[in-house]
Amino acid sequence: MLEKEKLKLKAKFFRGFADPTRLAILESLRSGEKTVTEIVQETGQSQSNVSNHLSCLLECGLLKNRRDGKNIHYSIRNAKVEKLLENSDIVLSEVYREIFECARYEE
Amino acid sequence: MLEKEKLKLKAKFFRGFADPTRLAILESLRSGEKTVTEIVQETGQSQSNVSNHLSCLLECGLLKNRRDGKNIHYSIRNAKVEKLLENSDIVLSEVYREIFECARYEE
DNA sequence: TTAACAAATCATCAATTAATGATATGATTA
DNA sequence: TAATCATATCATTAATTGATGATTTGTTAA
Repeated sequence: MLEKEKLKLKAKFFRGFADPTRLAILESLRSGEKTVTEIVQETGQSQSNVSNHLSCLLECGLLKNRRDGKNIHYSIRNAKVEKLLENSDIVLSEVYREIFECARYEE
Repeated sequence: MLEKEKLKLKAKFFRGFADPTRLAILESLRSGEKTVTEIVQETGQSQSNVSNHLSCLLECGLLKNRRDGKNIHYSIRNAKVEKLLENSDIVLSEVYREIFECARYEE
């Protein structure tokens, strides 16, 4: 694979984390497996929006899921993804002010 | 700060990594400090585009810079940011196929 | 086998953002 | 101080994407 393609892929990977709703989902799942309904309640987002982002996170390999009757339970794929979230918290705590003041992105 | 605001901020943080050009810059700087001209050459992107993304990465605290005569040298802010890049490489290597096949994002 | 519940999919709309080309700023050297 | 080199900024354009509401699929229980 070309270097250029690798970079696109890596960007795609990070984009999984680069949205408030997806992060809310990931944060919500850091305390353990949850159903879609529970995630909808916790995040306060619409069902369809949560579902969209769940598909996204699932497809990109950050989450896994399992059916249990009518419910589908989602959880963080593995310890390495959790580790990455912890790790990014550490870096984020260092650059908090800069990010806060950065006017480049609004959302 | 509200939980919602924190998530927006965190998303903003990850967005720094969520673009191929910005990643190309970050990758290029993993081997050490470089001038804008050098980064332009390495990435093959236009000067203005590189400059825009450099400002972005700088503002968000992922890079630092210093002037040296006519040149401005950019480098990765600190070891923790480097560590995060390494860490994400590890996770990425695990979810490579999923991301590759994920049709949600095109770029 | 129908009703109710849980979740996914689809089309549409609005907003965001990356890239481009042109121009401006700042530093050095002739 | 004029010319050149290095970088930043600006306005515009095109493409991407997140949110919404409606609909569909799938599962269980009445």
